[in-house]
Amino acid sequence: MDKYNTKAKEYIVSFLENHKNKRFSINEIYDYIVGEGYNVNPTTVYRNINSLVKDGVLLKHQAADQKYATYQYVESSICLTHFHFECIKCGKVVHLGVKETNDFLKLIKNKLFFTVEPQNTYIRGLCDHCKGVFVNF
Amino acid sequence: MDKYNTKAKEYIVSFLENHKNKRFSINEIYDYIVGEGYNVNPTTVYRNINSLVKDGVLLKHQAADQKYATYQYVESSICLTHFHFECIKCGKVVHLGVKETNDFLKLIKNKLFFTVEPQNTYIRGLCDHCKGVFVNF
DNA sequence: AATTAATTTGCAAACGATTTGCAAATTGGA
DNA sequence: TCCAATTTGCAAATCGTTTGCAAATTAATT
Repeated sequence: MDKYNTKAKEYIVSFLENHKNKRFSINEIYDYIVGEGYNVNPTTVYRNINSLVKDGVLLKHQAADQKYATYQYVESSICLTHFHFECIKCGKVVHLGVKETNDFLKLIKNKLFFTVEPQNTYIRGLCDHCKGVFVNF
Repeated sequence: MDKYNTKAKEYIVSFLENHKNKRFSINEIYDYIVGEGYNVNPTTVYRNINSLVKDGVLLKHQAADQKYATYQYVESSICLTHFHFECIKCGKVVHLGVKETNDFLKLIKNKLFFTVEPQNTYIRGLCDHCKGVFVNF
């Protein structure tokens, strides 16, 4: 965990905290901070983000079709118990119920020699909002 | 689709075809080809891989914790109908049955405004082999 | 409020995976 | 065999990200 509180870190965390379940690139985060009137250096954003990822505050995500990483705020501990929906366009995540998750695990229990990690399992598709916007890539 | 058949492409495709459900970095593929005695240039590997990805022959994968992309052979058309298991360590993929997939979709149908894409949906965990090998990253 | 050590920042340069430009080599059809 | 289209090799460029280091900031202690 970082030792000192700094403006840069406050901006980063509060921005991503207020946009849970969405992913942002370093540039988007940088632009936001500068847009707020605080003149931060990109390197500082990189360094803070990296330490927040290491601390488990942020999740790093890297899509195969984009050349830069994106980051999002996560509270992960509860997620051990259930699957997730994830919009492949905007990254929105919806947590599935524990009951449905377990029902599904029962369905396939004797099918496979796999130790399933629900926190890493994403049912993927398009959310309501992105359904209309999506363009194939 | 590429127009001409070349040694480089043959090596790449046959290698990945013979190791379905595993992912390899450009370097690993390059090393394999050179190891076979064919002296290819890394750039040529990059170019061929890219065109194979564009053609849909290979799938590009980029993990957040590694700085280079990996690639694997896929036959995807059938995959529209079912979910998948994916080992988060070695990338091994197992195709789930259409029946179980549909049963699960029924379970959650009235839960969410989501258009699910089974071909993009991976139940994640550790396969039998990696269960013992895994180290957290 | 001044002192101090630890941490963070800015800047420029380095890094490293991937891409690009171009001339030479290879491919496959005529 | 000839030729146009495509692919290759090489070196250089690109671009997101990291690093080194001196200067600035933080927060605890007087």
